[in-house]
Amino acid sequence: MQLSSLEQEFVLHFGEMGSRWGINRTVGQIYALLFLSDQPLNAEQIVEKLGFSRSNVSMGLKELQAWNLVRLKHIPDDRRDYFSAPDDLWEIVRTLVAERKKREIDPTLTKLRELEMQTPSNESDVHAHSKISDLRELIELLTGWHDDMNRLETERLVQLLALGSKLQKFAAKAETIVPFKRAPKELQS
Amino acid sequence: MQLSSLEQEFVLHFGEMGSRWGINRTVGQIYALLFLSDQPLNAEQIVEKLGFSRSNVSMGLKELQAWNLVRLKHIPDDRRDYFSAPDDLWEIVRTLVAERKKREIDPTLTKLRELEMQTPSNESDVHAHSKISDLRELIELLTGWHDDMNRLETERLVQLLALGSKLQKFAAKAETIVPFKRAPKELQS
DNA sequence: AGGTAATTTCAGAAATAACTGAAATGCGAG
DNA sequence: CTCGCATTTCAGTTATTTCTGAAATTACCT
Repeated sequence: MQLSSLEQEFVLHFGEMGSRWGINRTVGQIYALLFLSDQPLNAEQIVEKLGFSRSNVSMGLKELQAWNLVRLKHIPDDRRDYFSAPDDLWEIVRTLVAERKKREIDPTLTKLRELEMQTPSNESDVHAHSKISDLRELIELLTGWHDDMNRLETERLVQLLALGSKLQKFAAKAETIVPFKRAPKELQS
Repeated sequence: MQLSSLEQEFVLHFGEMGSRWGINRTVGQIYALLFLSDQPLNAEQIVEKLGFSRSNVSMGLKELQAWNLVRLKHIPDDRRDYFSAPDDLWEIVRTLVAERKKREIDPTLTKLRELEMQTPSNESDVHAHSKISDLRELIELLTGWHDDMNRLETERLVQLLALGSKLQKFAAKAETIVPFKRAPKELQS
């Protein structure tokens, strides 16, 4: 590892954090390295810097590609593959969110809808049905919101986020102008 | 497992999904069961329904308590512990988000700030520094937004989410009233 | 075609994480 | 304090995931 202590600490930290997510340590470290790096890196360079086996790096890069988190680049007269993280941080965030949604939320939504089709077979199924239905509605609200936000340009999105809860005043106003069919009704404990 | 097929499918699905998160299969299944259940359940009942060992259930419940995802209840003249998931789905979502933030984001923020303190030791550290700084800023924006949203009552929050990107119009307006550093005027429309 | 460098695959090894039963601890009632 | 039940802890086992080196594949060059 010929990394400065700054780089090394960053890389190790994201290795750790990665393993708290579904992502494994190796993949986290590779991504952290690519994120910091000024230029694209090839697999051999990653092996040198991180000390993993060549095949492990290959698998890690494959996984990052499956997540759409890296860009493949080429350098003239060099047939090795070079990889880089997108320069735009927001693009990374968008991709992360979109991919997690695809892997974790969408299949759940499908399953919930499927379960809602089933006829309740007993008393407690009736209750279960209604919980499932509430959950589906909530997820739909959230994913709908995500799709909305995703359509915005980054600048506008940042603007909205920065305003934060200040928006609630406008929301109240908007309600009176363009009344909205209300989404899920909440159960109180 | 004396569960209806509806309940069983739901529980198994969340076991699977749980393992894509940091949460393990057992914990996911226990939570799914509590979520569906009309009444609080004690550990022995969970053992019967899911077929895990008593100690595994105990550990799972402990973990759910550490995540603040379950409520401990008691029934008169019964000294066993009964557990339930909050009835209010939004409370569950808020808890999930808050706990993940606490475990995954906050330590990262601390680490990033710490790394920003270090003096760059070479050329590439200068570049690394600026990437780290960008990342820190972005995370601060997002967590700040999260804190804002968290302060809102559920009804308001749902309202805002339902409006989605429609809010951008109001954001532009808000800009003119309470000008914000970040927002160049060419973004208004 | 043959040669070579880059990358991928994959079976087994190593490392982690999950799960269990048995023993220990906690806790209220008598 | 002792008994009896509920819960937790923990050492050992089992299951899962990650990682490796060797072999296979791909792609490009002459």
